[in-house]
Amino acid sequence: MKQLHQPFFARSVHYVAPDLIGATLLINGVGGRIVELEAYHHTDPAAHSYRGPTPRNAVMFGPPGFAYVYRSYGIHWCLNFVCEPAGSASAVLIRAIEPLEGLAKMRRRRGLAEERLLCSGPGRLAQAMGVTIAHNGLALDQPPFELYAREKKPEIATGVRIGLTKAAELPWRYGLKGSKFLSKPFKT
DNA sequence: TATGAGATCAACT
DNA sequence: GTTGATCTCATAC
Repeated sequence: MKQLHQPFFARSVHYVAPDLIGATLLINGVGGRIVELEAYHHTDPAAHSYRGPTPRNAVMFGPPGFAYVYRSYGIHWCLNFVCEPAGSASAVLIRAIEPLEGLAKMRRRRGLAEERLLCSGPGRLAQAMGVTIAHNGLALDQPPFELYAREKKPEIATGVRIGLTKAAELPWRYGLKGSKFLSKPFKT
C-alpha cells in the first residue's frame, strides 16, 4: 500500500475528499478504511474558518496535511484533515471508517460490542481511535498517523451534509457506496 | 421508529 | 448567555 504524504492534501477539498474514500487510516496501529467524509471550505458559512482564525482553528490556516481536532458540543472530539485550495483554510471532516485494525482496543474505548457502531460518526470514530486535542496540529504522514491510498477507485456516493444548521444544503458529503459503516445511508 | 433531554466547552453576541 | 460539523439513553407512539 502506498502511503499518502503532504502533497496529496495540497489540493481542493473537493478533490481530496472523494480521493480519500476507501483510503486506510491508522492511529497508533488502530483504525480502518475511510467510508465517509465531509468537505468544509473557508467560504462556507458552516466552516469553523469562515469567520477567520481563532485559537481553536489556527491549524486550519496552516499548511495542508495536518490534523485539526476540535471539541463538538462540549463532549466529542472530531477529526479533520487540513487541505489547501489556493492557500485558504479548508478541511475534510472524517465522519466514518470501517474498523479493520485494533478492534479490541476500539471496543474497549467505546464500551460497545457492535462493530458497525464503533466508528460510524465523527464523535464515535474519534473516541474509538483515541483522538484528542493532543492530536491537533500533528502531521498526517508521521506517527502516530498512518494513511494509505486505496488500491482501486470505489463507487462514491455524494449527498447533503449532516448535523449542520448553516449551509446544510451543500452536497459536500462523500461516502463509499453501499458501506454499512456509514453514519447515515446515502440516498441513491 | 421517532422524538427529546442531557452531557459540557469554546467561540460568539 | 446562547449555540453548535454529536451521541446516548429514555420515554412515547
